[in-house]
Amino acid sequence: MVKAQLEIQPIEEVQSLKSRTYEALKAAIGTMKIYDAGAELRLDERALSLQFGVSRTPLREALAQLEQEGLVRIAPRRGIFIVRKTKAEILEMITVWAALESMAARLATEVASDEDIAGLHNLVDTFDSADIEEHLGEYSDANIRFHAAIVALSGCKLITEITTGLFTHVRAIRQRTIFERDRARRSIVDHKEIIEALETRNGERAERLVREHTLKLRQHVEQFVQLD
Amino acid sequence: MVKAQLEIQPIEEVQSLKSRTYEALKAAIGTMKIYDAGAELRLDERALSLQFGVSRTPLREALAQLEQEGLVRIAPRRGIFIVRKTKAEILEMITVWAALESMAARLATEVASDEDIAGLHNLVDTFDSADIEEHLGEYSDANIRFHAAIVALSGCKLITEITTGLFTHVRAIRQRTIFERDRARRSIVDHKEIIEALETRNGERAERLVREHTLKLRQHVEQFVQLD
DNA sequence: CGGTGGTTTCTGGCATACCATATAATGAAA
DNA sequence: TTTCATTATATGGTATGCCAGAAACCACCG
Repeated sequence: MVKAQLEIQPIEEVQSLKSRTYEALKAAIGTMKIYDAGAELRLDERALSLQFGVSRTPLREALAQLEQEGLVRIAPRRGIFIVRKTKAEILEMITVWAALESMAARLATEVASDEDIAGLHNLVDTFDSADIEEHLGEYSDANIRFHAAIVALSGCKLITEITTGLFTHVRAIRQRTIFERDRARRSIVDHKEIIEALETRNGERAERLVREHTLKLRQHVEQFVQLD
Repeated sequence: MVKAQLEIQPIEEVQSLKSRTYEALKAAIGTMKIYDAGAELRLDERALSLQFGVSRTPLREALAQLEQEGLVRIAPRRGIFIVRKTKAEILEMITVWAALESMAARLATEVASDEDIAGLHNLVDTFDSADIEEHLGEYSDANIRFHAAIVALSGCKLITEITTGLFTHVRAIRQRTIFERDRARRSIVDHKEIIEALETRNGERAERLVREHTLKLRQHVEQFVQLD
């Protein structure tokens, strides 16, 4: 007997003010060019609570989480400050990223489907090295998504989580880091090699290529990017 | 002209109730055998605020941080629960650990001093494989310290930070994980090889050995440890 | 006896008021 | 004019009270 089925869908889950404030703050900090000179690094609790239209309590809970995550520093009775990462810390983040993404590549050769791996081509083949100079911005995006995709292919949620957390910090640097043309072009070559290693299920090689690729970035930042 | 030097030490820094509560809660959760059947996984805000002798506000901020760290889950109007990691999540943690510690080993071959590397012997040579059965407990400690030491030798604070965070979670599992005798003995062999690779500054080899060593642990947990 | 609807209670979410300390402003003395 | 002590103010820290939602309880009805 066929009954008219009532279409049930989950009630709109209204998140708590705390978590929404957390997200909003995180996004705001991420957008902000905190490495530009003269950027305001101090946050004012009361002002923020007015801006967000919430009381200080959920705001402070959100700030406590951001502090735990390392995005802000709360100085008792002094103020709340957006954390500016030092160059050394940025380099460490890239190092950790290298470690995690290379492991992810290894895992991907074991667990990812052929189709999913093939999907990586979309993020690379589009960019012909001939006209890449004109599309550096787009390439930067695709580059990021390429690496995020490898992490995702590993199926390891923890790696995804940690790299995402790092990305929040590194993104601000990227706004000041325009890739040199040669880097972009060589980057694509590296990516193609990585895809090939994944496709042939060569875990050792995929891991090594990804690690070396990211360590090149580290080298580049260490050598050419000026912070502090 | 030599002056009598006044020994300055930082004023007793009385931390905020929030951070002290955070530490206390973290320690309490760490000590608690949360994987024993029947362990109480629910936390009661008001009860805790009474126990700690603080109001709910700083307590809630501490809980927000622990939630961010993944140690507790806050279900709105439902309760606050200590997070019990699933076996899959434990395996992911070990995987991440493998990635980070192997990178740490590679870095250690580049930056650590000979003396520091030599110091690792203290954590291994003490345990003669002959009588290791009688000292499994001590060995377990030394084992942990050995791995922590390698991480420290890398000089990468971020790796140290992340692995420490993982350790908080993994420790509870260790209370239920008695190493099989063969594992302990083979573990020592591995450790000696790792030290040798570090001493000869063989980064590739050190990295590989550490990774394989930790992935053996992962394999073991996957195969023999029962959770959930 | 079982199920249903209403009511109470328990629990976390949030707002607000007050407190303590750090910093800025002020003014008096040198 | 400068310096230093005093006071005022700003800002984060904490306590408390009330609110809303969820779960437990209970009485009533079939």
